[in-house]
Amino acid sequence: MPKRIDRLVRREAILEAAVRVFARKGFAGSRIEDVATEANIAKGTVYLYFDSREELLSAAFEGYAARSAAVLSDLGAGPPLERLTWLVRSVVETLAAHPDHARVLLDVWSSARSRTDAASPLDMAQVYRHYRETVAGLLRQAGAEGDLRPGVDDRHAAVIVGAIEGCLLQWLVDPALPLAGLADTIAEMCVEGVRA
Amino acid sequence: MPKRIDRLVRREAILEAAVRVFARKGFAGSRIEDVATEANIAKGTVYLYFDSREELLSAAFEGYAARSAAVLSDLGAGPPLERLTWLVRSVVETLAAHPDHARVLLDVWSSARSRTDAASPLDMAQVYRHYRETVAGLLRQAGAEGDLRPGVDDRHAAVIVGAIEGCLLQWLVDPALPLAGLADTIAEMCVEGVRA
DNA sequence: TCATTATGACTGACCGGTCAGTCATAATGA
DNA sequence: TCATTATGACTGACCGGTCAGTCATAATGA
Repeated sequence: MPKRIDRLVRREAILEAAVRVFARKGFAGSRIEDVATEANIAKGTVYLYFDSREELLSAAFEGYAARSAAVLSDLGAGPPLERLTWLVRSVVETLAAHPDHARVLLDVWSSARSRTDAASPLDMAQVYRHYRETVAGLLRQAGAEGDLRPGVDDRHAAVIVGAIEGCLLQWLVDPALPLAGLADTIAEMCVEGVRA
Repeated sequence: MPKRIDRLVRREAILEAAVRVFARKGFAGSRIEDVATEANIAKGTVYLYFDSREELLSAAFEGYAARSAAVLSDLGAGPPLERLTWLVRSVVETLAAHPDHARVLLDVWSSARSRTDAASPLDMAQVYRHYRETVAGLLRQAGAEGDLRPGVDDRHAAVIVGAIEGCLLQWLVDPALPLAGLADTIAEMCVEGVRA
């Protein structure tokens, strides 16, 4: 069924155009017309593939959430603290490799608030909860093997996730700060901060 | 001159109302009318004290920036790593103590992008640069006293600032995560992550 | 003292521009 | 031919910002 595939391909092209526009002007400053122009189509065509402007943002977020989940589920084997190092580096490098998607996070963060419908798919809280649980799991394993200093608990998982997201934030606000160059330092500090 | 004082008091009252409204609905979702209602005045009155909707956001940011700068300049004495601990805790506790102001940061972060006039006072990049320089200064002092493990450099300052801001971000996105309860853990991880 | 006049803070109706979403029509291609 | 897809002119709700007019209070002066 070439029709259906074609439709998905086109939808994806529009979505990517939207992400570029949102990254450049922010969601609040982006017009449907801008997205259409970026995708070389007419404004009305956008509505053949997406119901509303909001849905474009949701779809962009879903793409990000899917990639996040993929990174988290791809932990490999080895000692827990090595896997933690790998996890932190992968997340940072993935963010740095997709700057436009990362920029859209700025809008997703704020949109959580104004959202009224509870069933919103823009659930950043859920994404971070998943991050923290994954890191906490690794920490518990490391603790069981005696690799951690005493007193390390689940709160440290929040701080590790925070170190990543906080560097992302600084980079988004000030592109002069090179996020990719921080990957090793973040991983190192997170691990040394809990190691026995 | 009671007139002038009265004017400033009233301006401040409107600004605080604006911060509450922005925190609740986000800047993009806040109407001037909402701010006026929150302040128990008419819409037109808002314009007697602020030139535009944007200026309300700028003024809110300036208040935040001023408080930030105050915290950073109040480092006290003692061993550098102790001062670092104190700095991290102060920043986190200050953020946690002013949740409405913190929430407005969500909008300030995104507004950096859509901003066209370069002379914008919403310079979050500048604020973070100041944070990083202050932390880097403490790290250099600690290094000179031999308190750091080898290889610690200015990038570690970015990660420390990141740990704070990243926890703030998780809290803003998911109020179930208690920021105040993380203050000690953040401070501890940041210091243990660089200590010799 | 108290009527008259001046002030300026405040109000809210109004205007003009913007933009999300619609729909009649055209183009496409099977 | 005719079903599917694309177009872009159009609509109307919305909202930032304005401004003519009001009114409480202060100043004046008889």
